[in-house]
Amino acid sequence: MRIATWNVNSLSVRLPQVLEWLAANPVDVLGLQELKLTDDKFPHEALAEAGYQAVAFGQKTYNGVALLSRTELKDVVRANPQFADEQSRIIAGTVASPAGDIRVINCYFVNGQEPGSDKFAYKLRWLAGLDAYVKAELALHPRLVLVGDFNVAPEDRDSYDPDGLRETIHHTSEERNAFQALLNLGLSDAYRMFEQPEKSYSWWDYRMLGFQKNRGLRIDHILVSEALKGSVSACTIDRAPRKNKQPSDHTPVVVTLG
DNA sequence: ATGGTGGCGCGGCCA
Repeated sequence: MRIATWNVNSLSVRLPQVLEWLAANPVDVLGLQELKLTDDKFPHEALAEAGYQAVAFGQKTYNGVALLSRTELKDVVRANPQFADEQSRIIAGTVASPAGDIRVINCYFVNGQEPGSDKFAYKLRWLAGLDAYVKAELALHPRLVLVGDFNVAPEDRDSYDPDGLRETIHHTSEERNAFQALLNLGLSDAYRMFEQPEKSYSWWDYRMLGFQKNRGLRIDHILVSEALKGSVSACTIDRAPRKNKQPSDHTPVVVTLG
């Protein structure tokens, strides 16, 4: 069972790249973020032809998330029932696996712009709401995976310039504490369960040759619950799509269970 | 501190 996450920064623009990536990487489940389209424009047919059914929680211009799956998604929930939010950022569903059902929560975390801003305050409120939601979901679904664009670089090694960017957005103590609070619920950062190359990132700014200079951040994550931890056999970042023409600024992360 | 690049949608906003 393979589960992946990818912030595509407009599904309309990136659909051909998503289809190409899925053809080469036929994961069982893929969480997408930043669709930037409404549900009536969601490309169900093209994805079905590729072997994926999808559930979407879209929004015009900004945000929007979806779960793609090779098998049926059950008990789909859009948004965080515990946090009133005008922005479409969370979709959850359950997929069957040989060892039992797995609950997948796919999130596009708030960016937060800048510490001290209104958007940063929203980010912290949103993070607290997510914490409460994940805690409740874990009680119902011990076999749980939390994927998405977290917009948090959890540790210094997850940033190309941890000292220069200390306490700036993605790097603040508040954001890192919120990430740690998720781990304290009993979740593990699948990527850090394995030895990984140094300077591994999942996002690079479009500007200033960010990717070419590997000036990136590891802000896209896959967290697995205690009950699933023992079955995780690999977790990788696939940098290849970042080299495409017209790439997303993010690249996929993939976890293998079993 | 500013500006740099990209998407949306056609003037800024958001990342």
